[in-house]
Amino acid sequence: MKKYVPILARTQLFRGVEACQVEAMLHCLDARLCTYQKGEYILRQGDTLDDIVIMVEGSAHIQKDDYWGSRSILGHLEAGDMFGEAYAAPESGPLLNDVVATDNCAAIFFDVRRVITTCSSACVFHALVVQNMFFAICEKNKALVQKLGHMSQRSTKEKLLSYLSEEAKRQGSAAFEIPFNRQQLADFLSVDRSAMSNELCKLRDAGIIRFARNRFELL
Amino acid sequence: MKKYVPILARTQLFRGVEACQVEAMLHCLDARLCTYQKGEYILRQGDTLDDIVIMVEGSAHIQKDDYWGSRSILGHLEAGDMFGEAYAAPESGPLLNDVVATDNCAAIFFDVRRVITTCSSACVFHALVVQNMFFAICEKNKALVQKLGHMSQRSTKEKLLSYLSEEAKRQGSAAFEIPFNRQQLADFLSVDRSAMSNELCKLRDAGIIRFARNRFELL
DNA sequence: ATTCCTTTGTTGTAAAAACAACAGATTTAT
DNA sequence: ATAAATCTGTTGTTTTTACAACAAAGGAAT
Repeated sequence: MKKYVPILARTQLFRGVEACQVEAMLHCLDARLCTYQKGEYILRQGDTLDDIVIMVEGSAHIQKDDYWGSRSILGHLEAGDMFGEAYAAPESGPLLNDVVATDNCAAIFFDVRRVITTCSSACVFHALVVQNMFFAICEKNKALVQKLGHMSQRSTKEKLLSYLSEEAKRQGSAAFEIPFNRQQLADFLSVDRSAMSNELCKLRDAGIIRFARNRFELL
Repeated sequence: MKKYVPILARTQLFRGVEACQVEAMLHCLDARLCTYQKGEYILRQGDTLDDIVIMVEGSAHIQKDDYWGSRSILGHLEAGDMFGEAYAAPESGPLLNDVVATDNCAAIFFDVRRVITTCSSACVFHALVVQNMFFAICEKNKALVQKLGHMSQRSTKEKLLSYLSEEAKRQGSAAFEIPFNRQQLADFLSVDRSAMSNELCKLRDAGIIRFARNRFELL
């Protein structure tokens, strides 16, 4: 666990907390390290969650499969990202999605009650962590609204452009990589893969985008 | 403003705070009452917001219009509902949506910094309000994920059933009212109104639902 | 290097949704 | 009460998407 302290110290949750302080807080927050093989389920729809999870290695998808086997991908997590904040409230009910490892990966679980309840004395930085968590949820909220913005586009082409241009903006460059292959991107945008692939090529032929594999560029 | 104190006391933000205490906190939170005519903009996309807004009368839609005039409705607010929590974080950027009065309505604005910063002495309940706000954002987060669940359905019929069954569950009854007319429901689900109307009638003819105006029943 | 498996692009067909136009019902305004 | 405006359902047409099947390209494993 110790080796992940530098990564934790750079996360949103521990912003402003020195690495040595993070290490000191681990016990106080009941931190537990878990590792997963690619494809393994980290969390399952319907589970109840009393922890906040921070990915410290590898990556994962937040997704849901319906009865007919069609999948929808809600989001993507990589090292440094947090999951489960929204279930911090008591009686927040079971998870609405699965979290599945897309690589071999490692995650640290923190007891949510210990995170949001400032402890008696030791952790001087605890109040800061509570505030960071608060702001993290605000940001996730905005990210969800943006995803809804993509999903509310009426055509596949518009969905693609909406997503790709936001991603370019987010990554601060017209050339960027996305954490999805074609099928995953289709599941993320809730469209058909082949139709989407078709639209991507039309956009390329129209000189609007360039791409190779999961690397895209807006022109 | 005083007349809305009982309503405020029943909101999520002031849960656990007595009405008389709420009244005492109004000044401390820099509460301001604003009223709007039906159709008026309460907030505009691109605005920066340093307040948390609680609707105390009437109702409003959170929505966005694109350049081609097509509208997408993100959500609905009525008396007691809160808006703007997600912009509580500093540097959270401009609003992504408009908020538009769908009735004559009244809203109270609270200075967000005063809400999330517990003040020196007077307000013994302030810490409770901070926690309530935290949980409110968690809940909104879950609501957004559920909306994404509806939007990620591939067909209009599935979107309708996903939304209607969640609404039935949320309202705790197979018979319930929705805060949208047909055009608004279509804008909420990002589908075409006439096609949706058609699907609704097919569902009715198949004996799956009943409806009249904005009153629905699942069979 | 060869084989196997995965990913991506391409095409044709079937199904669904968007669009447009309109009639009847209901509500609102005068 | 009447007229005007809005809302809802219905239909036919056009456009788009989903689906299915397959070939080509790229990577991984042996």
